[in-house]
Order: sequence, then structure tokens, then C-alpha cells
Amino acid sequence: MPIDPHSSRALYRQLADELRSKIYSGELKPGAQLPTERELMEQFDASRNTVRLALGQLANEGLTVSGRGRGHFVRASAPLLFLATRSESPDRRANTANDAWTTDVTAQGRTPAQTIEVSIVRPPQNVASLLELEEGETTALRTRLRTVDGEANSLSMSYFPMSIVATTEIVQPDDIVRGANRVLAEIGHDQVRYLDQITARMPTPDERDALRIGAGIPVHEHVRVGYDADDVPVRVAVTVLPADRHIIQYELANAQ
Amino acid sequence: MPIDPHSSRALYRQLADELRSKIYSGELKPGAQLPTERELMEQFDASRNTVRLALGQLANEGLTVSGRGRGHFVRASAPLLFLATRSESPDRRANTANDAWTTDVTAQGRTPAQTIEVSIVRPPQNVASLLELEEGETTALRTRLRTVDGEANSLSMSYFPMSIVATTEIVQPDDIVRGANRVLAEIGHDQVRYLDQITARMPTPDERDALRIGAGIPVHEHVRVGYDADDVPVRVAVTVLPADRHIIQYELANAQ
DNA sequence: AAGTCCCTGTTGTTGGTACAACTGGTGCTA
DNA sequence: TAGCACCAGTTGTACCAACAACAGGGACTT
Repeated sequence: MPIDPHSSRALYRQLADELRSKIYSGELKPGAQLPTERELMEQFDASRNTVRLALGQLANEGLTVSGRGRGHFVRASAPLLFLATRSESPDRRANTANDAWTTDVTAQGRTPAQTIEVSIVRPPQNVASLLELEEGETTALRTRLRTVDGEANSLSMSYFPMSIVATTEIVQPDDIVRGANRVLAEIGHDQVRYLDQITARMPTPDERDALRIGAGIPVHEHVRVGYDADDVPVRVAVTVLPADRHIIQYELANAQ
Repeated sequence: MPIDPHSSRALYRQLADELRSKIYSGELKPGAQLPTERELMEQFDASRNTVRLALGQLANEGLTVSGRGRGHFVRASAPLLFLATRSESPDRRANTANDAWTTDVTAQGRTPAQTIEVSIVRPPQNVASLLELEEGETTALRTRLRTVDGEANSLSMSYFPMSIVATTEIVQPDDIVRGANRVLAEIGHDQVRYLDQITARMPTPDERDALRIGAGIPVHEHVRVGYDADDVPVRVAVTVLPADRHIIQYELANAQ
């Protein structure tokens, strides 16, 4: 019995440790139900507050989920989906009726869909700096909510300097089947170099809402800056990916 | 007054929303102290438990930190540090007394250090599968805890198939200044291709401990598989990076 | 001037209670 | 058989109380 009331470690932490190790060891398998709060109260001679503190800890670590009237369950390990970065390779874009992402997802046997909104905005500070914009310059913003099999999947915001795209179809709220990148290329701003920065954080309430993100699940924030042949940044794409549904993958050839 | 006791939204959620929006709007700046729990109890006419539920929510989102006897504070935004992936480019490794990471960190004006442990282990399932090992095969494991300016920074575990490295200095618990990759190259297993997979999750208690990770901060798990010219996987490096201290960066040239 | 002690204020931990809201099953009814 | 009503069980929300542990400042001592 690993519960020691004389230990300096808080009781609820010991309880959380106990349950956590049962999850890691496999004694409690994904999908399995944990003991009810009442059972844990009796087993460990603790108050309900204490038991709930421990269970809350596990939930915040992304290990468990719970539902009113149902119980606490070990989170079923996610049906992982790939974001193949590097899928913008040139030969992928031409001639197909779909963009690279749609093709990727379809290839995995899932059903993709997306809604697009377009607006003209002053970009956030970090985007403005990546695009090397002057104070007050505006951008076209194409916001994309992607769904797979009807479930929200990722949220992508692409910023284009208005000074470059003002007269193109990028500012039209339509799906551009051949890809916005191709439009850029047609007006002489083909992207020849990318800079990717990946951060991880807990989602904002808006994101939790839009992407149906459970408690204890972080998000990737994937920022891609595209540069044209003159080294001018022509696009910043910010993609928010719930971490339980996405692995970001890169394939690198060791040049030389 | 956004607090509505008749709302269906739980009181502690409304309170959390209220405080959160003050943080996002900048009314509460990084480092600023939030009202004390007693003050919040009075302002919102709520019990201490309810107030603490709201504050706990913010902490789990990584927005605030608290300390016994001190108070609750808006988390000071992180002094971000870069992990320049792609720093293994060939010309970087030769002739220097330091490895690529040490060079990188020093270039940023910080003081790096690392401790290395070596052992022979049966690798975890996912690593075994990435290395295409048979059941029961063992690997050399070099575990590296890196610190910057005396603070724990990242945890890296590199697995090498014993069938390849058994007779090399990789199994010795010493620092290999020219890099383990170079040793691999010398015995005919130069890595010409990498596969990187990046996931994000909440840290395990061990990791929280070893890397001093605050509540509400996720980690990146960066997995790199190195393949030699015969497409044989010769190394799997798993690196755990606290997300408040690391941005993962890739530079990509659009081949052709 | 420097150090020590203590006191106050703060968060951390743990106990208790009550009711609301929801799930899943049981058994009844049409 | 299908549908409905109900009930027991479970988690969610909210309240109250008490003590522990720690930080920081003020007062006092040396």
C-alpha cells in the first residue's frame, strides 16, 4: 500500500501517482473505467475533494476523461493522423483538382472537408514582423477550418501582403483549387524557401471550442514563412493542430 | 459586470473567463499579481473553493503561476530559445572541439552544459519499430540532460542498435566531442537521410521533475530517425523539450 | 548596521455537506 | 416490439471550516 498519511507528499498527489502508474503500467488500459469517486474515497480513506483533486490532476495531464453520470476513463489513445509537411513539393500541386492536404487525407481513407473565410486585416505583431511589413500595412487573411470525417481537425490562417495580392483571386472568398501558392507563383512570387517554427501550448478557449479539444491536450502551432526567389516573404501560414490528433513529420535529405 | 449567477455557465468558469480576458487584453501584464483569493471571494461573492477552481483552470492553461505565501501571478512570457534543427549539416561537425548544440547555445551568449549516461537496454516498442529491430535485440542508449545557464533545458535519448555499435566508443560513458554521428560515419554508417516526427503532450511527472516544468506547460517530443546510405536506420534520437523554452525551427529549400 | 524573531497575509491541503445534471438500465405501457 | 417513465448511480458545481506551510515585512536585539 503506497499511501502513507505521514508522508510530506500531499495525499491527493500520492493518489494521483498511484492511479497514474496503473495507467502507465497498463493495469488500467485505454478506455477502461477508473474506480468511481466513492470507491476511491473508501479505498484511500480520503474526502471527495481530495479524490477529485487527484482525478483532476490526471485529466490535466491528458491521461483521463470524465463525464457526468458516466465515470472517469483512461483516454483512448488517439487514432493518430499525419500532417506530412513537405507535401507542398512542386509535382504535387499541378493538374489535380484537389489541394495537397485533401489528397493526403483522402489517401488515408478519411473524408476531408474545409470552410474558408477571407478578410483584409492588420496582421498580429509577430506575423507583421515575419512578413517584414511597415507599420499599418494590411494583409489578406484566408482562414481555413478543416474537418476530417465530420470532426474539426485543424485551423489554419494564411496571411498575404496586400501589396502583393490585392488584385488576385486570393482576396476572393472562394476555394482556389490549384492552391494559393500557385497563384503567387503565377504573379512572379514562387516560393523557393520556407522557414518553419513550431511551438506548443495549451489551447485558448476559442480554439478548444472550434476544434473540440479535450482538457489536458496541448496544441501545436506551426508557422510557415514562404520566401520568393528574391528572398521576400510572401506568405505566413499559422496552423493550429490539436496534439492528440497530429504528428508533424519532416523528411530531410542530408544535403551533400 | 459579466458575472451572471443565473447563467448556465458555471460560476468558476465565468470567473476564469473574466480573469483570462484581462490577461489576454493586457490589463494584467506578465508578472503582475492577480487579486488575492480573499479579494476575489468578496468581489465575486463566491466561496474560496470556487475561486480556487477558476485560478486552477488558468494555471492549467499555462497562464498563471502561484506560490504559497506569495500570491497568483501572470506568467512572465518566456525568454525563448531556439532549437535549430538542421544544425547537423556536415560542415558543422568537423574540427570543432564542441558539438553542434554547444556551439549553437554559446553563439546565443548562454552557458551550456550536459551530463551523459550510457546503458544497454531493450528499447521501447516505438523505438524498436523505427529501428526495425527483431524481438529481443538490444540498443545502446545515450541519455543526455542538457542545461543552459545552470537550468535544466532538455532531455535527449539516443538509441543505437547494438549490432552496429557494440565495439565502438558509443557504448563508453564518455563525452564524444566529435559527435556520435561522426563515429557512426567512421564505421560506414553515415546518415544521409532523416525522418523527424514531432508530437506534443503534457510532461510525465519524471520529466516535470528533471526539467523543472511548471504546471500547464506542455512538452515537444522530437523524434529523429537517421538512415545510412543503404536505408538502414542506425539511430533514433528522442528529445523532450519544455514548450515554454523552445521553438523548433526548420529551414527548407524547395528542391527544384 | 546587521542580524533575528515574530506576526500577518497568502496559498496549499483536507475534511465536510448539499444539490444539480446527466447516463444507463429497468420495467412498465401502449 | 417500441417507446416512455422512472430510478439508481455518477460526476459537476458550490458552499463552509480548519489547519499547515511559506513569504515578506516590521520590530527588536546585538
